[in-house]
Amino acid sequence: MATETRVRIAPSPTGEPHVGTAYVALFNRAYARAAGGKFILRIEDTDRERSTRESEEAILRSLRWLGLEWDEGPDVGGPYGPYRQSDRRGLYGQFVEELLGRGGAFRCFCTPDRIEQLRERQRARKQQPRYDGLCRSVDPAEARRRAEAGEPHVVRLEVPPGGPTTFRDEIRREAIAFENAQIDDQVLLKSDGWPTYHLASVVDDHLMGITDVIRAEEWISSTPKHVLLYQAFGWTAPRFFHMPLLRNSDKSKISKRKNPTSLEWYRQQGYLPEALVNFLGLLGWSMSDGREKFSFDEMVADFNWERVGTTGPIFDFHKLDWLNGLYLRALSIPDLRRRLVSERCIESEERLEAIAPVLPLIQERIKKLSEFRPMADFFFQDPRDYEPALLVPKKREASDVRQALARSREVIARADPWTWEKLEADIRALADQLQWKPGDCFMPLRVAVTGSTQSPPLFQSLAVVGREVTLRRIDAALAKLAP
RNA sequence: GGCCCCAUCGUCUAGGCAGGUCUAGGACACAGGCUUUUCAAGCCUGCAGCAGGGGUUCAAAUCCCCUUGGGGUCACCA
Repeated sequence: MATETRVRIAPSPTGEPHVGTAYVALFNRAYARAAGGKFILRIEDTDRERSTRESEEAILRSLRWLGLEWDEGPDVGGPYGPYRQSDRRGLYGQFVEELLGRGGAFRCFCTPDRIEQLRERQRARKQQPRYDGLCRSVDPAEARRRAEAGEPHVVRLEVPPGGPTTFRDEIRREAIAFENAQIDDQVLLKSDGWPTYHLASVVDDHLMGITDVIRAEEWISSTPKHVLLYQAFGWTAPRFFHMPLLRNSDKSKISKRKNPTSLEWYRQQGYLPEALVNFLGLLGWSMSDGREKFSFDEMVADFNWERVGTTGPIFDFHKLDWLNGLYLRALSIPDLRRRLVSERCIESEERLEAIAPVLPLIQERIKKLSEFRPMADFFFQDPRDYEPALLVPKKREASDVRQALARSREVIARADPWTWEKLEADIRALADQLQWKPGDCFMPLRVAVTGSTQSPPLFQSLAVVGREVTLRRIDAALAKLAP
């Protein structure tokens, strides 16, 4: 029996939950599900300066919001815990010792000052900044004594001299080779006693039985260091999959400065989680039948690494908005109401009750939940000061509009029954009398009641707004048109 | 700059690994039209691409090489 597929996502809790994390999580989870394996969430908080619990919680919350749940993780536990590296702190020491014993690493007593000067010299000579191997020559027993005497030091990877280090990238379906001379003696254990990412992730991936490492392309250049570690430990390395990097519109790696990257921002903007997941699935991947709207489960059913691409896709908001609109319009009204309330686009379902007849009309006019409030605002309060000129259709005189609007007011005051059909019929009849195009009669009313030339269908809106409020707003408009 | 990755319409992509059926298909965006009560939605039409050069071959978007372009990475951050 083949070993169970185990994949993981290993975010660092040092900031806002990143859209790139969700992207990589999506492919990890999709593959795990397709392979009948497990998807693990591990928190990589070995950077004691920058890691925060708030950030960790936000990451978990955002991934859950997207429905990208994990089988094992810091909050749900699992057989390979703990799943937070700070809780695994005690584990790494023995592996460092083992590495030291096997000659895969060495203690380095160089001061940060010396390292910095070294690098400056190298840069000045246009050489690659990298460790010069000075402490490799310190006798191991001597090094141990100095370390035990409390001398500050780090532990570095001892990159073997000469020869290449290679690994296969499963997305490119090709080997990638790096000359060892090209690889730096990476710090594995920091002077504060904490492991760096490189050590901790290799040790944890091994301990957690990770079979496939699916991560972003930016990790390719540090993969040989990881491969060297597996070799030094005598462990079998996992398979490596390097996903293309999400890009800003200028093709650079997606970044906060040029593009919104926080998953919380997407949520606040009113993107639906299933739409965002679908959109992410469209980047670097395609369904075998070309479908563009698909659920996570459908993606899993069709999942195949051969369909994952290598080109870094630009994060295209136009397409995301289009997809989101598709999902938004497909929502049932009860579902839409729930989401509007839960995403705080409206105070309560009761307030939505009042505008129930127009909710479907608004639904088909918004692409994001956040657009609901601006569009529906006029149902709840009188329009703010709009330009009086908006009341006057092209090729009409303000004075004529004023008269027409006054006549409309009379019609509306008398309309019976108070239904949108009756209102429409009456106003159309008025337009006929006036020998105006119906639209020219509608627009002043629209602006008077909604404060805008763009709104949900007029008569349904009037019916919901109510007679009293409609008349009040018409009066306000007439005042604006007064000579 | 060294190393590494990538390269089909403006954008996301299909096709490429198993060359011919590709005068390169779809979607978003954009433009025009239909519909129409504004705005949307919907429907129709249009615009637009194999980065360049060599090679292999009867035949190359597809395989190989070079160039160019873009990106990543060179931390006691991940």
